[in-house]
Amino acid sequence: MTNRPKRPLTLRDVSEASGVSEMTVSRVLRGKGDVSEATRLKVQDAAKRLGYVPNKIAGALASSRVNLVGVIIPSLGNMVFPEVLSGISEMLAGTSLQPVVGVTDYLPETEEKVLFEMLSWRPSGVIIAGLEHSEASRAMLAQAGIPIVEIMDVDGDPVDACVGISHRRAGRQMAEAIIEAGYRRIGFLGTKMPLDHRARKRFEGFTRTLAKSGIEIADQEFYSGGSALAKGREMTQAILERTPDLDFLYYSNDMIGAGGLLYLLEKGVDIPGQIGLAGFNGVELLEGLPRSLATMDACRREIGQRAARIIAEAQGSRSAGAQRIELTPTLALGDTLIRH
Amino acid sequence: MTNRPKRPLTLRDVSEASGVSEMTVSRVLRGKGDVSEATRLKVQDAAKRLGYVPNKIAGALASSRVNLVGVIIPSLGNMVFPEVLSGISEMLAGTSLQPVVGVTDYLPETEEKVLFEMLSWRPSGVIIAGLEHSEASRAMLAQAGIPIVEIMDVDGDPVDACVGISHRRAGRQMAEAIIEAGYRRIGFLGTKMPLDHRARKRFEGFTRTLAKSGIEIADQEFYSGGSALAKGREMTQAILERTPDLDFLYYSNDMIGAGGLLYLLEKGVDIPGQIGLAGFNGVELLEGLPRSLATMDACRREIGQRAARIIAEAQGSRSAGAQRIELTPTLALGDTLIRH
DNA sequence: TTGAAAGCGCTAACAT
DNA sequence: ATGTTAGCGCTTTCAA
Repeated sequence: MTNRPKRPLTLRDVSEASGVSEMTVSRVLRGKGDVSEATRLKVQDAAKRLGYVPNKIAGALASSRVNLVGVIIPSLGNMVFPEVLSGISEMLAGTSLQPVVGVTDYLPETEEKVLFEMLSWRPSGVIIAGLEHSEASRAMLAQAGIPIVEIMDVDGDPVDACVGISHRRAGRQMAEAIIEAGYRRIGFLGTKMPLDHRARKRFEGFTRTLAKSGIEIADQEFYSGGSALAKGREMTQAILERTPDLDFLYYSNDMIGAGGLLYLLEKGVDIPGQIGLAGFNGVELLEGLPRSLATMDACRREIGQRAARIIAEAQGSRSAGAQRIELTPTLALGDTLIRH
Repeated sequence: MTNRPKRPLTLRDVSEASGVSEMTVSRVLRGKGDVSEATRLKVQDAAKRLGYVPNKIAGALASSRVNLVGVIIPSLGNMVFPEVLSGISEMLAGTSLQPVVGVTDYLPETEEKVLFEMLSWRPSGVIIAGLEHSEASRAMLAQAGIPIVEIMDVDGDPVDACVGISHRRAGRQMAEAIIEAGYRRIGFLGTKMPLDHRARKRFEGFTRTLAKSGIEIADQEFYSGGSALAKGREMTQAILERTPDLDFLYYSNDMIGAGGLLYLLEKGVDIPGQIGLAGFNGVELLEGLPRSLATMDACRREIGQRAARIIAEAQGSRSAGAQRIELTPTLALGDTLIRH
């Protein structure tokens, strides 16, 4: 094993160690240009022996090519974005592109900072959650001169391309299913997050559709922080104590829905006879519950894949071609949303 | 709003637009050096008007300072690493450092690639999960000349610093608690992951401790892939059909433990009278379960914080000073591990 | 197939 | 307080 070097190795070190010019060493290490087998071996040997790691900073500056894709998401704390991420990595795996993740915590100012930071590394593209951004963020995205894909949502004006589902439509569809199943006294349980625009849009689509049938939300309950499963329990208890005659509970995500389900089952409530339930997201977790919760999948992995593909295909261009891809979530009625 | 530029803006553009030298523009934008209030305003105004985003690539090359911390973890798919990450971001938030995440999928070759890729960006430090790495990875870490913190585990030889818990000890403690509670026919349920060294160490610590009391694992069951909650159910059913007289089930993670718990409760099994249960991790999810599962927290967030702090404090040095920080997980007996 | 020169966009170090 | 000069470590371009 070689000693700890006092400074990082450079191409020049490899050049000297192998007796080959820097330029040719560079060619070998990048696998570009014609290099004789003999020199290739000399160089590779020297590089490996020294433990040379190329300096991408210098490479990127010289070539003005950065094989990074900025991915900006609100959170890693629920299963939804990690799944989007794995769709992205999966699709990018075949290319020379690498995802770099930034998290905004649903805060526009943080998003602005993270975006600025990302763009200052001159990535080859940006994938960013949502269509709602601050003025400054939109300006940065528009000016960046690289392909931009806004994901998760299609209800709005993308800067460039977008891939997602319509959350308004998702809310509408769920409302239709609930009405059709005969439920009438409907409660809504969600997060206290004015900045979660997708949850808001689902809620809007939901209530508007109910309104068309002359139904108003009978009660609502919101939470923030804490274990979603536990919160689901608490909220369910609270809303039912306040409004005992509810016959349906629509949860803004599966996790709180699962908490509610567990709570009601313990209480011996007849589900879906007495009370029907539905969540949102189609998380894998649900498969292990005593009953399968009605839900609607958000096409998370596919969104990641499509977004990544768009970026990969737009390589070199200055935009993603303003594509707009709307995916169709499928409604799963499970065991908790059945005609009664 | 300005038009889409044909090429990214440079310092020079700001310099020309503001009538101030590039150097002074650079000073203003970095907030370094003495600049008069008047010029500062001129420059900031010009930069904002143009929508200038500095080029960190060039800056990093010139200053040989990269405010990035590479974070290499096996997965984002369970709650454990996201929590470590948020500990890291939290701690780094006050500094100029930014985490950049790479995921290995528990594969040593992938780890090697991700690490190489990270190091080629010359980060200011690396936080990497686990103490087991390929020869090549260890060599890269050792040669990198930057602070390295290996996290999660302390049972082994760190390259530089490490922060984590002893998984062997965790396994031992759980075994002791189980024995002390009077359980004797013990089954183990885990992941089919030879490369998850921490799970392996817990298992070793567990079985050895049982052995000292003359107890052998009565049966075991392993899974891979799929919904952990659902797998927990299936495995529990399988192991109990095969070995009905088990009086304790030790799960390698809380998620499968939760699945097992739900399954057994449905079956009407007396817990913890007839069968005791325990998991591992202390995930927040557990708070919403009908009974709280015995578990042991892995100090995830704190590990992230401490690791990040070590990197932050070692800024500029060539190593993290070979610190070795062992955190102490606390055992939570919950409702499923009680003397009987 | 290989090499030499120029320069990517910024900042350190040194003027002024 | 501000400007000038010389690189950072690579890759592009052009020559041999």
